[in-house]
Parts: sequence; C-alpha cells; structure tokens
Amino acid sequence: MKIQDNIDTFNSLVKRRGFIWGPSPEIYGGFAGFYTYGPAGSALKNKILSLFRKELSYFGFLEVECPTIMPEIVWEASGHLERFIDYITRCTKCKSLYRADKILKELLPDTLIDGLSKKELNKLIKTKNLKCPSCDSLLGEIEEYNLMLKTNVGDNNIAYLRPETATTTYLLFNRLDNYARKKYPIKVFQYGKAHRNEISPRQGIIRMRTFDQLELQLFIGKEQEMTLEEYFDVKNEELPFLDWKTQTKNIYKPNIISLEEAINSGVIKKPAFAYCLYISYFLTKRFGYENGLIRLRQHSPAERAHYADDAWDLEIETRQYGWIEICGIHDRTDYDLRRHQEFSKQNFEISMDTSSNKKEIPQVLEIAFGIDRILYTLLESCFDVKEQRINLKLKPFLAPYSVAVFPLIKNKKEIRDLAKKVQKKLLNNRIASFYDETGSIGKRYRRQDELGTPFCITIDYESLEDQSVTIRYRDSMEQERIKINKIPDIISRNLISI
RNA sequence: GCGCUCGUUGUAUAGAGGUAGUAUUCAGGCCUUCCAAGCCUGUGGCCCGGGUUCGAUUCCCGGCGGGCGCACCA
Repeated sequence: MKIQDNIDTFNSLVKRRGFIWGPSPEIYGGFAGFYTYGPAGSALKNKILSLFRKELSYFGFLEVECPTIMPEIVWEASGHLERFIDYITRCTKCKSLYRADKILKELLPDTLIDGLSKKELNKLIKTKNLKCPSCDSLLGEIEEYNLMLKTNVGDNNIAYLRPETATTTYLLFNRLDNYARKKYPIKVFQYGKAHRNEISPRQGIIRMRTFDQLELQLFIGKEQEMTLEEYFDVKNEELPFLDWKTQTKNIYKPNIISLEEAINSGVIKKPAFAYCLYISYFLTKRFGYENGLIRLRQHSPAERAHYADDAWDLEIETRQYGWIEICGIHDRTDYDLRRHQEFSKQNFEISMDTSSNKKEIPQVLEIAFGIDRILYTLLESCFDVKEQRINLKLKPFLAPYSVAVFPLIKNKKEIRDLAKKVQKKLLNNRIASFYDETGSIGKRYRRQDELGTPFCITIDYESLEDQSVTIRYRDSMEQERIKINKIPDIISRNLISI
C-alpha cells in the first residue's frame, strides 16, 4: 500500500495500530455509536487523563466520582427530563422523522407553537391536515423521543443513565461546601461516562452513545464573579475569540485579544467566566495543538442550552470533520442549585462572606471536556506523513509507549541479550517500553513512528565493548550515543511534561 | 429516522452464478553494523438471515454496520 498523506491512511492507521476499534461488538456486526479503545488508544487516553489530573491539581480542583445512574427526580430537577425528550412526528407513508415543534413552525409560520402541549400539537396536525414535506403524505401522531437512556432499578424504580456528569456533581453541593470549608470559589471536577441515545450517531468517536466527559465546576458567589483574584493573574493572556455577533456577519476567523480586552469590549461579561475560558484554553494547549487549530466560539442566544446564560465552545479544526467542539464553557448561573434546592427541599442558600449575614445560592461556571474528542483530534493533528514515513508526533509524555529497544541484528546472541537487559532496566524504572527484534532496523523504527513512540534505543557491536547505545529521536530522526546507565535518567527527563 | 451508496484476510483492494486473487501486515527461517532492502516458507477473508438456483460471497428481499446528503445534536 502506498502511504499517502490523506485521511484514508490515517483511518487505517487508527485501526491497525490499536487506537480505536468499532463499532463494537465487531464480531456481531457492530452497534452504532459504541466504540472500543485498543491498547494504544487506552494508553493514550490514560496519559491524557493523567495530564489533566496533574494540571487540575495545580489549579486547585478537587476530584469526585458519582454513580452514572440516577433516579428520575434528579433529571426532573435538572431540566433534562423536559428538555431531552423531544416531541416527534413521523410521516405515515415514508416514515421520515421530524421534530414536532420545528416542522409545525415551518408549516404554520403564523401560528404560535412554543409552549403547546402534546395534545395541542396533535390537534394542530390533525385539524390542519399537515403533510410531510418530502412525500406529501399525512403526518402521524406525536411520539416522544428521549435522548436519555432509561432503565429500571430494583423492583420498578425509573432511572436514567446520566447524559452529563455535571448534574451529578451539583448534587454534592452541601457536602462540598463543608469539605472545602467555605473557601469560595469551590473548584471541583468529575471524570466519567455519560450516555445519550443519539438518533443517528456519526463520525466515529466524535458522537458516541456512551462517552467520556471531564467536567470542571466552579461554585462561586455572584459578587465574586466580578472580582475573582485568579482572573487578574491571567487577564493579559491572549486567546482566539470568535463572539456570536461576529459570526452573524459570516466571519469565522477568531480575533486574538486578551481577556481584559474581551471584558472591556463587552464580549465577556464576567471576569470569573473569562478565567474559565482561559483554563479551557490553557489545558487544551498543554496537549500540543498548534495555534491555528484552536478557537473559542460563542453560542448565539438561540443556540444555548436551557441552563446557560453564556456559552462558548472550544473547537479544534480537523481535516475529516471540520471544526469540532472538544470543550464547552457554560455560565449555568444558579439554575442547577436552585432547581435541586427546590426538588430536594435542601437549603443551598449559604453565607459566603463571614463579614455579612447575606445568604445566596452560589453561581456555577462549568468547563466540560469531551475526552474522546480530545483523543481523536490529537491523533489527527499529530498525524504526519513525509516521504512515505508516517509519524505520529504526539508530545512524548502522551505517547502510548515511551521507548522501544532493539538489538541492531537479531542473530547475534550477545547483542540480543544486552538489548533485553536494557529493556528490563527501563521496565524496572517503570518506563513504558517495548522490545522488538523483527525485521530490519529501519522497519522497526517506522513501526514505532506510527505508534508515536518518541525514543528508540538500539544496541550494537560497540555497545558490547563500551556499554553505550544509540538513542534515536522520533521527530528529528537524529541519533545520539549514550551510556546504558544514563538511559533511565535521560528518558525520564525527556518525558517531563512541563 | 429518511434518501443515495457501499460491506471480500489485521489493513488496503481485484473479481466471477461453480467458495477467491494482489499488495502490505503478521509468524518462522536465511541474510543484515542504523531508517519500510532481498530471498524462502507459512497463517489469515467473501457482515448476518431468508429467498431464487443443481449450486450464492456474487442475483433478489430483510436486518446490521460504514460513508455522504437531509433531519437531529442537551
């Protein structure tokens, strides 16, 4: 197969090298929207998470982990039950599926549709004899389509698999208030599975029915949103902003301005929210995306979720799918805590300032990363083909394997033995490494290039005499001579992520 | 979900109503003193179900899955 710098070569690499397999289960023909990470993919994902955890601890975030299944009342309170169930209508003949409110607005532009009940919508469809736009047959009865996966727990308790991790974190509010000893903002995050019953999953792991989220929450006072200290430390940082008003002029090139300028020009209202945008950008940059591939795009008021006062997507440009959201930053106000207070009858009004007796329900700022999308966009943006050589130029600390060890030739026992010894030494230092003696030395280098292994160590005749080896660097393909006892140090130093 | 289209070794592909080639990968061997060399040997495949037929991987129907367009996307 000729190696070409194209998306087909990339897609085949992702499968061949054990990053992503599916749809799973493959041996039964697959189930749309479900994928598996192979060994290389799992390793990459773990390294992504470990970088997140390291950085989040630096920013002062606490980690929690909640159940993925929650009783119905949680979703009633969060608003998901209402918002995630769409009224739909099917054409009686061609079976085309439409969202009831949308199709009614289209067919009856002069009628007020918003807020109508299921019964009223049905009545409209019948009395007006509404017809399917694609085949002109009658539209059927209203049905419900639930984007949340429903299940039964115990005898007959209705429950739902969480469609986001955020809500489950909010349920911990009074515990966290105690734990953090009222030091606001409380910064907390949760990593875990979320599930959505997508009507038609597409684009591989970009839209799955079960996926990984890592969501950061800031519980913060209303006044504190305007005065947050952390903002003043980073207000001169420049980010690629694309606000919604600019988008209405069909301009999609981001404007690189500082957080302070964004606040002053009114693009962002609250310094604390600006700080959240900064965190999302900073964390994303740590993975090594190139500048031109990142933008922060603001949602128009119509595009926002039911809970959001302001919303931005951090997007990465991909060759295969265009701009992809890898992180959503939302100002959820006090919506969630207020609703959970109401439904749970707990008291979430607290005094955040010991000098006054004023009580308030904290505001919530949310930074929601999609881990699978980070993994995909990273793979794609690191994929590099030059002169028939595939190189997956992941940052060394993200590569599934850190080092590969080769004997220069395999039919010389002393060289093999020493190579195996060197690999054992690496393993003893807990450095993820790989031994390979099959094929020519060049072929073995290429194998590791495809996996993104940043360092290869080759043992040759000279090594037997002076205990030195060749270390070969993935991106430059340069080689250096180093002593065997220095290997763990040199590798460890090169793997440091800062 | 609708429409179009596609589904052949791990990957990428060829092909015909009589169960399959090619490239590469992979395993073993020979060779090899640093960037996919060469030679030999070997492993491995027609998405699932039904129908038509003496015979189906090939034709038909249905399902499942992929791609694209529409719809959907908290």
